[in-house]
Amino acid sequence: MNGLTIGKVAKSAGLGIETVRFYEREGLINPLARTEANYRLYSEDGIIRLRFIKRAKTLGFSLKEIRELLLLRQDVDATKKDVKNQVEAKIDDIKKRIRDLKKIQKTLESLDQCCDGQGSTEDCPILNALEDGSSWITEG
Amino acid sequence: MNGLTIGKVAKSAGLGIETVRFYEREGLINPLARTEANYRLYSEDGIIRLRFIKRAKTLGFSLKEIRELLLLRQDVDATKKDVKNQVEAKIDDIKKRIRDLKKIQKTLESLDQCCDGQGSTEDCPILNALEDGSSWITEG
DNA sequence: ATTGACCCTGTAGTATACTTTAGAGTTTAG
DNA sequence: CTAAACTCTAAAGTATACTACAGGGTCAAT
Repeated sequence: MNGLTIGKVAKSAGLGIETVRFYEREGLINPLARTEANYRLYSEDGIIRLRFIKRAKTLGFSLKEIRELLLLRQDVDATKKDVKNQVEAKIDDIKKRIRDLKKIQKTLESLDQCCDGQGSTEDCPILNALEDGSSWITEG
Repeated sequence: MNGLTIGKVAKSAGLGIETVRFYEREGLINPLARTEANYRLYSEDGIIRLRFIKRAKTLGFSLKEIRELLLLRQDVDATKKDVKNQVEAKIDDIKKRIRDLKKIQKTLESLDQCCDGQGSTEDCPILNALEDGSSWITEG
């Protein structure tokens, strides 16, 4: 049997077998062939592809975005600029998420600072702020 | 009929009716009473509670965490310190998410910078980096 | 020949936070 | 009085990314 079975590629890529089959259902990877017993067969490229997916995921790309990236990778008409655009869109996306989180952090910190942490939750400034919207920093 | 129907509280809180019912299933809110026709009835407190939930959500609290916050709000034995602890845990959580996103941002930016954006995706440094793991910044 | 490790399909479950739908009863305005 | 607007329950659907399970076939070693 020449070619790698799903267990081999999964292990080499650091993924579970079920995950690889899931990625196949999601259109991210396909086996090169099947054995007579219907076993999936992959080449080394399968491992590379799976690692690609895994790395892209650690960079915050969704499976849908990774599918697009993989298409660019195969498309002879695709340009480096196309890839660069995807990466830059993701950078902007991440910058926005950081900005949003920082705003939340600031609000939480000022909420935190307005409470001395003494006594019961009656008249807790944090809870009050959540209730009545006073000292509401995030809006606006 | 004295008391507010679900449509009124939902609108006042800026939520959909289905969302309010969903929050009820999730144990975040309960109507004060039911009419003979089984309609939910709320008081002004219902609106306050729903707004509390909505604000806590904008601050990144999950429904599970909000449930805990609401319990603290009602628990006579709960202290301000308990609330403060929740807020500080969330601040730490958010700080970590920001750190993680910044790491990703840096990796993406250096990936972006290593590509001139000229020509086809053959030998695209970004795709290559995703494939072979070279110039991999995030790990470590 | 048999056991254990591996593979197959298809379906369902997990977590989060809703939204939608179906089918039915109730209230209110004209 | 009727039609619109509102409400009810229960179940299913959405999106994301898996994970687990049932019930079966296959392969390699002993």
